[in-house]
Amino acid sequence: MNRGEVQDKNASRMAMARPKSAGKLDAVALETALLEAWKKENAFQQSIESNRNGAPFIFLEGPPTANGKPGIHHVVARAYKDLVCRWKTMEGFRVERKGGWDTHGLPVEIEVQKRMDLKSNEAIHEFGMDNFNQACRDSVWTYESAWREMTERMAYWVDLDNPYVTLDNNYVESCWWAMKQMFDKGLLYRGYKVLPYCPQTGTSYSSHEVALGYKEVEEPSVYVKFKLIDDTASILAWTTTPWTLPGNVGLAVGPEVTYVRARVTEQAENWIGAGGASVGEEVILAKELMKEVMRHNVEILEEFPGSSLVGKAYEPLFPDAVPRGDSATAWTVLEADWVTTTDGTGVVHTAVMYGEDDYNLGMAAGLPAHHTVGMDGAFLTGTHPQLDGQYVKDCDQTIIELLSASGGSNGKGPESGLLYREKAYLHDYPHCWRTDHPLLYYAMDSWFVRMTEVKERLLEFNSEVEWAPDWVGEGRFGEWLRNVKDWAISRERYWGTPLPVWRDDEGNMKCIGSIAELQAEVAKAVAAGIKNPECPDDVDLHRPVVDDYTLLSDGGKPMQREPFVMDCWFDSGCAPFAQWHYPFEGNETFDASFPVDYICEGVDQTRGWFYTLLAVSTAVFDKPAYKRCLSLGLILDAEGKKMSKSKGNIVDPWDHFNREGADATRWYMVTAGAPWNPLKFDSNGVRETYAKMFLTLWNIYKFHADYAAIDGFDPEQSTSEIASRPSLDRWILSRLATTARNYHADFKSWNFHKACRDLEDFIVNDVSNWYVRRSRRRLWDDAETTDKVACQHTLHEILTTLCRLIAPVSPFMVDTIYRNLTGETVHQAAWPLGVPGSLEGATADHWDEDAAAETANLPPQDITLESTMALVRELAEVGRRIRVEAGRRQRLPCSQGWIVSGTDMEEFHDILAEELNVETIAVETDLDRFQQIELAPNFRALAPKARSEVNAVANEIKNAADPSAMLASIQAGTCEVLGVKIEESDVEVRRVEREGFAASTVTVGQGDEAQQISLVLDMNDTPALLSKGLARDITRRIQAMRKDLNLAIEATIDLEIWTKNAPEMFEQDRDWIVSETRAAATVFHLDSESPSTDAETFEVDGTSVWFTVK
RNA sequence: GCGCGGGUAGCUUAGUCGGUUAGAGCACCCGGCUGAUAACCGGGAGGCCGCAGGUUCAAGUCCUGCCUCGCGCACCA
Repeated sequence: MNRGEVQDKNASRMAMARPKSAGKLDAVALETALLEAWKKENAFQQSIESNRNGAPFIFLEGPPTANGKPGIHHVVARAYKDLVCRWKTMEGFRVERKGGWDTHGLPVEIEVQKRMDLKSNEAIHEFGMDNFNQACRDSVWTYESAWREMTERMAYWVDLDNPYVTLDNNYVESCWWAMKQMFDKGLLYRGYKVLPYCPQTGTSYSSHEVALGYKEVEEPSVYVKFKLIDDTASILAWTTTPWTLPGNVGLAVGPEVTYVRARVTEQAENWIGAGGASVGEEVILAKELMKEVMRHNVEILEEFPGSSLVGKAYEPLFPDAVPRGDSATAWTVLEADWVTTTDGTGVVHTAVMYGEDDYNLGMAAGLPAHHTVGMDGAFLTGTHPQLDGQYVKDCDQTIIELLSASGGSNGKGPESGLLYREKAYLHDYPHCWRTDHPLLYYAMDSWFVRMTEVKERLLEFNSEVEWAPDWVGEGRFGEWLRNVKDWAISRERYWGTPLPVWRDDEGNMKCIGSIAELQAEVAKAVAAGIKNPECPDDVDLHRPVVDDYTLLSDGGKPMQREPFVMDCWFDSGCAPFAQWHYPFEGNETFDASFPVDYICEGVDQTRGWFYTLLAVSTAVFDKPAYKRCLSLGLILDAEGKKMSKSKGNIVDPWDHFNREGADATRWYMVTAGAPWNPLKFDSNGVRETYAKMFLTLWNIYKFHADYAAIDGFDPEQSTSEIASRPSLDRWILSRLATTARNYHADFKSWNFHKACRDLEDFIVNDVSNWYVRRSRRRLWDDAETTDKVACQHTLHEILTTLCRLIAPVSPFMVDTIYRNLTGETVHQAAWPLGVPGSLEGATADHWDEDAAAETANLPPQDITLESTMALVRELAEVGRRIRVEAGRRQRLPCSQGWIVSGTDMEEFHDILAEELNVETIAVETDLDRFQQIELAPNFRALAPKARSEVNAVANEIKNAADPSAMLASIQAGTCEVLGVKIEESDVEVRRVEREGFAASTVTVGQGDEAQQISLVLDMNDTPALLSKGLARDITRRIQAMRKDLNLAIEATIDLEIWTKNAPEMFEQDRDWIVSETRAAATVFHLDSESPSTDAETFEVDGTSVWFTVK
């Protein structure tokens, strides 16, 4: 900012210190105008700059992918991110907020494949990997502008001009560096493992992706007979995946489990489905499961432990499918201690390549490891003529038929076939989270990060994180970590960070950690005579470019890159350092900002970003990645269903931005429930928030600003000692201080919803409905009275404090208000409760509490005054209730009201007289005149004394014939009920009005603070009262007319009034009507109807009135 | 199946350490009030506090089991 601008700013500040009057509220126009102003002023950067010397508070943005349209659920997460960052900024911290974009990965590829009609990996190769990846690179930004617009419109302040982008070469290079750290530590390894695999996308998934796609499905499960060689019997085994049967090479039994040999004794009735057995056929299965499995009547021939079955050989189901090789154990019974009898037959069909346990067992026992299914999910040629080339999930029926044929699929089974039974089976099965196809467990090459190795560190670091809510950290996330598996990090895909590992055919490997290293290695290879493309400084670190480099192993052999890209979750997990291109650049920045102070995302990121951040930081730095994590609940639609693209129930944030505005939308989100609870997004709730919270706030402001403008009020040109202001002012300021303190305390404990609900209640109830309503007339005075000035200062203080409290949550309207009242933006204002971030030596975690408190700026609290006012307000309500019951209209005054209360509220008698519409208020000290006593037992005190008699004792107290006498004896210490001595603390004295009075009694406060107050109203009429009452009714009607006619407040009118059956109207009351309604010329006609047909008319308590206003 | 979090009025929800008659808001009905307000105030109607059992003088609150919704984990044959 240059000197000229500074001067401009000062000039405008001077001009703006005197509020302009506020117009009618148009929230959307207000917000869009502010967006312009912010942009012009560079307000976001300025808000950070103004804290240049403040302690840093480090926020890390979880990068969204911009290849989908943003919905309201994204707004919620951004609202909470923004809220905390703004709040901390106001506390004096320097809160840098770098944006980020997640740009790699399967979702992008799928999108492009769909759009370009590339149905398979072959199609992609045909299209060209370079073309394909270019298309992905472009596709990533499809919705970037939509995201940007949403982000700006909702006023999420984040730097989108300098974001980190996971596809950037710098970013990728940092990821490579991280990979190499893990490689060097021995945490990265290549393995052949059974992984959930999707043949459609041609990729395997890590456990956190698999978790996204569990679906309940019904599939055919089959009981299959494995015909023993050298034995008449068959072993029964069960499987839910018939497609794995051709790959069967073993059977596993539990060595301790008891098995039986059973013989079918008669044919089964009512057989359903395929399969069966002949009389005399023998089967072997676990004894425990025999009843459940066998549909035939059988006799048990023999019982034996599983161990005695081990080693027995059986006929392969599909003899051609798997070559025996040199395996001695193929198609024999093996033992495995994990075999249970919870379902199936107690015998586990083992297909080495298609189950994790199977694979491990097969490797240990020396079974042949041979695929029967290709990477495309189809049976390999040679498996069986009827199966070859077919997609495995389509073959269930064919396999069932093959097995059922006489002699079975191998022709060596019993005449009844090799299928014993089929049974529909309902279970949860993992499906591809992108394509919805069932995943196949499939043995394949893959790269892993040895997370199991650092499990203890993960748990330790996790316990250091401040989680909100804590149970996500301890429970959900903790549980995940306790069961941590090695991270399958490679993907057989194209668009992602390439795995920077090169390997020769002997298995020698090199992991490349930077471009420089790559260049050096390429040069080395070229020197050894290996042809290589150029490797410039800006080499694109993507496929296929990096695939084309052939490096040289230490053994002098050519090495090719392992043809994988990395799980894109690894990319985002590298964000804390890769966003700075660490360690190639930004080392200082990184060192000063790691681990980060705050992250905030949806709870669905528990296994996603929350995990990968910690996983990477632990594996690479042996440090945690973040100190605080706010885990947000899911956003549901109005019906309680999860919002998702596929369901089409996503709410468009613009619906609300363009109607109620971003302020109301954000405030609604925060007040609707605890951040971690699921939020049922209710459009109606946003409207309600607008009407209640923001309209009210605006009108409070308008009330103040309009008169401040008329009077030329300038808070710096006059003073008003708080101590000398009227009690109403001291009360609202005390309430303000109390509310602000609670607000801040709730913020600190992440209870933003509580904070904001209470603040809203304060604004609507205390400020608008009481303070402003009671103060309206104070500002009508044209003279510069001390009372008016006090009120204006009070309003100024309330509003400026409220603006600062609300600003982090809903930043628009409060900035408009604050600017008009102070000439400055609220977004550089100090938090009313202190600015710890600006203190010497402060950090985001530690600061001098006392010093911070000294920077706080709140009026004094007066708790007694607050509770007295609560009584006064209660009495005003009681008065209305009494009138309703007595059928006396509010505008007809009562001559007297009596208050019966232990509290002195003398100073509020004026207010009360007006509220109650009584001529005089009297304090009645003789409580018994209107009231009688009732005694209520205090269970908490009584229970320990009276024990099981407590109810009997309580009843005696409650139903005492003469409560006053009992109270007297209690006070005298002589009261005993059913042998229990009753003391004052054992009872609660309640005062109830005596019957026959227009009176009511209420209890205010709770516990020890509780007290009863009563109000009695004199219902007798006098001519003076009737006159006054009528005058008020007439005035009110005329005022309504003025409003209908849209008259200016100062405008005068010509008034003519006719009355019939009216009580006498006193001079002073007629004058009152004239002055209240600003009537210049007034004519009263008593006891006559109006001749004018356009006169307004009404009736009240038998009196008819006509009037005209001109 | 295991874990976590819910289930309170038609809807959204508060309910502290177990304590007297379970509070609000929206919507609905009646009445009142109002020259800031799509506001406000009084009243009405609307509650098997998911179900069952237990502990207790006393349970929306604590314990057990079950039902149900959401989320997470997970197993395989």
